[in-house]
Amino acid sequence: MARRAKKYWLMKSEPNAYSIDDLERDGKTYWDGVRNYQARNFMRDEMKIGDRVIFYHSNTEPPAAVGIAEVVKESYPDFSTFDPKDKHFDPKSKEEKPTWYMVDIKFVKKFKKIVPLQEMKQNPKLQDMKLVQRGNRLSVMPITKEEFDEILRMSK
DNA sequence: GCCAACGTTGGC
DNA sequence: GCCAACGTTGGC
Repeated sequence: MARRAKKYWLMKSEPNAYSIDDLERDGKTYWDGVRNYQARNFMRDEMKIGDRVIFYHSNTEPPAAVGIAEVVKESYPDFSTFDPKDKHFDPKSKEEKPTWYMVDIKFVKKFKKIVPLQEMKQNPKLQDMKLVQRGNRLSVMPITKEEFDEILRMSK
């Protein structure tokens, strides 16, 4: 049976909430707190073990791609949604029928040189990425292998 | 800190 | 089902 081709993703995180350094320290983490349907659908339906992820720092100076992670567990209910004490609590999401899902990712590497958003915006090969398009707020987005490789190249 | 862009909510 | 109001994201 042919294996499914590996997919490539970009995931945003605010470094003061969870940074690439936190991921390096922890080794792996669960990607909780996504409360956007489009992002959820990508995680729930399309992210598979072995997929590669560009880890991106948002809302910081400068916003930049900072490293690589890999999917190690496929989607399961985001349990932070059931806990009234958790800041991600969502009373509409029930354990029998969860609204929100997450995946686990592990640390792969931290870029020696980060790739600032501004450089990506100036790279003609990256113009189709949702990340560089105006007003885009999606926190989990698919990218192509070519885009992934190009960002890697820029980090060297 | 500002504010544009966007998603969600809720009144009608 | 429309759309104004509101809350959030995230670059700048």
